[in-house]
Amino acid sequence: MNAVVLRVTDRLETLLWRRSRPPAEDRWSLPGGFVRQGESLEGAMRRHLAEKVGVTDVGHLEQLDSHSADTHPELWLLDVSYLALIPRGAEPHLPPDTSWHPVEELPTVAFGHAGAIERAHERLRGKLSYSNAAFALAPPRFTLRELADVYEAVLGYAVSPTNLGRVLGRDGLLAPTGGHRRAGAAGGRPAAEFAFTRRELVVSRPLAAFKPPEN
Amino acid sequence: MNAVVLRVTDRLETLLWRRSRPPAEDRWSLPGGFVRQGESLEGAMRRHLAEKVGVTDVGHLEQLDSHSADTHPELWLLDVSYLALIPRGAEPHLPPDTSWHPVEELPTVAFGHAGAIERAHERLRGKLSYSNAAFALAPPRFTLRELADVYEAVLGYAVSPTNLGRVLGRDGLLAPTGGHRRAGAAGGRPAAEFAFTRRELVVSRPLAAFKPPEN
DNA sequence: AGGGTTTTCGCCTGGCGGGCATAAACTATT
DNA sequence: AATAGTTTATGCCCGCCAGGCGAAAACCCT
Repeated sequence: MNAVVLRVTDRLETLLWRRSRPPAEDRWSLPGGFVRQGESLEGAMRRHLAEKVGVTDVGHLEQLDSHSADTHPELWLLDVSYLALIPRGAEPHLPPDTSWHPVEELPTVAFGHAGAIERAHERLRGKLSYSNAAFALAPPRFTLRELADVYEAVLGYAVSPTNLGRVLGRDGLLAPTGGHRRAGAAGGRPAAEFAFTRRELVVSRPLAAFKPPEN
Repeated sequence: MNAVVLRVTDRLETLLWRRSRPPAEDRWSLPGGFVRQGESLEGAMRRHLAEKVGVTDVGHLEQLDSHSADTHPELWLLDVSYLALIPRGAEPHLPPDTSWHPVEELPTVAFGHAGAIERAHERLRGKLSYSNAAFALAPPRFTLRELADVYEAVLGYAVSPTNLGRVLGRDGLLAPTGGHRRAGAAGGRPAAEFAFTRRELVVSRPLAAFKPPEN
C-alpha cells in the first residue's frame, strides 16, 4: 500500500521518499509499506504515515483504488493507494530521505506512481468543486484570501475570494470566527477570520439535475 | 472480491446468489470469487460475472472499495468490492441459485454485504446527479418517460421527463434518434426516441463553485 | 366526430454564479 | 494631520438555468 500525501504551501506538493532498498533502490517513490495480518487498511496506512514519514496530522484520508501490482520482481501482490490531505501549518518533521515535491515538477518516480499522483490530483480538483474538502488542506482559521490561495494552488487558476466566501457561506460550510487579522506590511483593510463549520467531508450539491421533493 | 450488480426494472434490483458451500452455507451473499495470480482485478471481476452468474453485458464497472475481511474463519484476506450496472433489456440467463432482489426488500445477506449494497446505492444516486451514469442502466434507445422511470427507481422520487431531457440535452449527453414510438394502448402522443451520445462516464458539472477562465 | 391520454413546446419565475464599482479600513509617506 | 497606496468588504446588476405550469400536438378508442 502507498499514499499520495498532498499539502499546499505556495504550490501543491506531494511527499516522496528515496528508497534505500531494492527494488528500485535509490529512486523516488510514494511512501508506503505492507499490511500486517489482521490489520485494517486505514489503520495500516495511518501507521505507515506516522512511523515512516512522521505524518500524524492528517486532515483527510481516503482510498483511491486497488490494483494488482508487479512492483516486486518475484512477487505478485495487491497494491492499495490512498489519498492523504495535510492541513496547512502542520509541519511534520520528516526523516532525511523524505521531502516535499511540487506536483508540477516531479522527479521520475518508480513503480508507475506518477499515474497515481495524477489521479489523486484530478480527484482532489473534483472534490473541491462539490464538497468542503478544503477543510483538510487549509489551516484551522484563515482569511478568504488565504483560502482562495489554497484553491488556486490545486485548481491552477484564479479564484475570487468574494465568491468563494459567498458560496461556501450559503451552504453553511464556512462561518466567520469574529476575529480579524492585522493588516500586512503594505497596509490594507484587515481581513476577517473564517473557519470551516465541519471537519468531515460534506457533499454540498448532491443534486444537479433535479431536486428531491420539498417535504 | 465481490460485486453489487444493479439493474432497473420496475424497481432497483441487485443480484444475489445462495451459497452452496461453507462459509455461510445456504445464505444469500453477493456474487464473487477469488483473484488468480497475475490477473488484473477488473479482469477477474468480469470473469466471475460471466462464468458464475452469466452476466456478460455490463454497462459500467467501477471499484467501490477494499477492506480487510474476515469472511473466512481461518483465513485473513483482502476483499475488493465492485459496482456493476446492467442495462435494461439485457436479460442474462442466471444459474438456478442466483436471482434478482429489490434493494428495498433485501433478505438477510451474509458477510455484512448489506452495507456494501447500501453504499453502492448511495454512490449511484450521486453519480446520476452529476454524470451520464444512466447510460449504463437504460436500454440503447428510449423515450424520455422511460429514462425518467430509471431515475425514479434509483432516486426514489418523481422526476420530470421534460426537465430531464432539457438538462441532459444541454450538456450534449442526450440526442434524439429521429425515431418515434407508437402510442400505447391508452393512446397519447407518440414519444420521440432518444439515445445517449457517449457510453463512457462523463462528469457534466465539474465546477460548482467557480468556473475556470474562459480561454 | 369527440373525449381521454400522453408527449411536447413555450412562457414565466426565483435563485444562483459571477463581475464590477464603490465603500471601508489599514499602513506608510510627506 | 493630510494624502496616497493597498487590501478587504459590501452592495448592485446581469445573465443563465432549474423547474413549474399551462396550452398545444398527436394518438387511441368509442
